[in-house]
Amino acid sequence: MAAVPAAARSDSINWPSYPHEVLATVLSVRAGRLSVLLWKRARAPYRSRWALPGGGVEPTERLREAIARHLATKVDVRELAYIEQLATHSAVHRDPRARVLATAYLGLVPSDVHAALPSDAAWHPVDELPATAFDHHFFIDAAIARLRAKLSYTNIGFALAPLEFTISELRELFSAALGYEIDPTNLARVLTRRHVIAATNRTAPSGLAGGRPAAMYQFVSRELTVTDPFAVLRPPR
Amino acid sequence: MAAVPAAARSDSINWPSYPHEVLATVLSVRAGRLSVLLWKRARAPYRSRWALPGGGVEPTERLREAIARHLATKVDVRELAYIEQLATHSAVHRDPRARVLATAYLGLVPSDVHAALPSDAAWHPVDELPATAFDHHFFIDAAIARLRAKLSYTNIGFALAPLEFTISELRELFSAALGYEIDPTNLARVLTRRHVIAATNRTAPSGLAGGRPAAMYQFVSRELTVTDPFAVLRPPR
DNA sequence: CGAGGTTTTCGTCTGTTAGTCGATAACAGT
DNA sequence: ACTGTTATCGACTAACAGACGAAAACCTCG
Repeated sequence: MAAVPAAARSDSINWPSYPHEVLATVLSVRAGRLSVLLWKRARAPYRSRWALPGGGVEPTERLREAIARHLATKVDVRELAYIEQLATHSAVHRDPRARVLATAYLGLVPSDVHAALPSDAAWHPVDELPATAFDHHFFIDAAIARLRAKLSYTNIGFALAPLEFTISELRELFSAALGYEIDPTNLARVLTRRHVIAATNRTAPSGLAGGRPAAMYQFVSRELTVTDPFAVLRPPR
Repeated sequence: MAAVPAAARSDSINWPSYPHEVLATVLSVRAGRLSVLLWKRARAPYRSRWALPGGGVEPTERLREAIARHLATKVDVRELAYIEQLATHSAVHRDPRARVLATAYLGLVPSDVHAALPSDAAWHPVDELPATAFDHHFFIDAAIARLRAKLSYTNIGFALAPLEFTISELRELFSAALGYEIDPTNLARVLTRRHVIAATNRTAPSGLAGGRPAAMYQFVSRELTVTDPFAVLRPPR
């Protein structure tokens, strides 16, 4: 990385500086339940409490690069299907040791990715969260809320689902993520009409107890796209 | 503010520190056009370019307090009807002098608030923006996008409109903010059904050229509320 | 190979929401 | 009163979503 010339650097910015940390709220549906990836702290403060993975920011890396680095080393998750910045918290005593600003990211892992986790990391269902360290539960709440909202008006489901899936599997994923049951018929119809998912011409291997084999679907795009909201506020077509 | 005991502070956080600045993207409809409040830089770098108001963060204040302080001093806007955090940028050379992290906020000012501005600040219509300093135009783009999205599925319009208004006035505000024309009949009907706005029993003074006097409306709530998105993904009622 | 069980998918009905547009209401001025 | 003007209402149409029963496509077992 090219260093900034010292002449330019030594100029006129005399604002206070703060250590800055990045945190990752990684969500995924594990065993049919929406879960968050937590890491057990080995040292004080909050020793042996569960915390979001993360850490400091090196002088030459951006926040997003920093969170990718921490996720790759501390916790073995390299295959995030989606990541976006969530929020930056600045409460003065959020870390009892010193003032640290924290920027959290929301990451999503497909339900069929089962990377090996280190022994001090584990998935925790969000409806049975243990006590967490620092202010991390605020980030977790915000991440869940944002995921649920975006499931409704974007195609963000692609980051929770395998590349190919049946409507039943998708229904389970959505129900787990949203926290309530939804109807598989309507789910397929609505997401198809919105061009969010499309049927492949393949069919799932027939299940254990027989039954009609399910058609396989895939997400049309794996980039985040937003469906038009309500119509009054939509430009004429 | 109670100081952290030195013993606790001198511990184990050896991450790099960075100056942190807060920036405000204040939007409002001025003279029928969506505009952003900019401040003309007096010093290098980007001397005499337009920039978002903002500045450093004091050791005992949170980011939101810092941006409020900067807005109150640098630029005379104390009556933001709404403010929310937008994003944190971290490009290494976004400031040529040194690495500075920046957290931007989105602020909204009602169209009937006409606070006096200092001579080095001005409203700029967003469709005729001048060249801006640093990476500020990224924040402006993000602010506009977020406002437009939230106009569709929240009641955030309360922060752009006067306390009481006619449907025509509201239609002009929405059209200016969204960038396209909308139908006043539908606007009234949809926002009323969603319980976002409600008619008062007052009526506007009749206009210059005659015509039926318009009914006055107000926003039901001036706290941000989100309307339910699409129905498949909505819990049963 | 056919009957019964299981799972998925299709089709239809109904209610809600939104876009369009013409008709009507309520004013000012002449 | 008549006209011009602005605002509001009402009716029609289209699109979308929730519900649910019927049909399709597979299995296993007798």
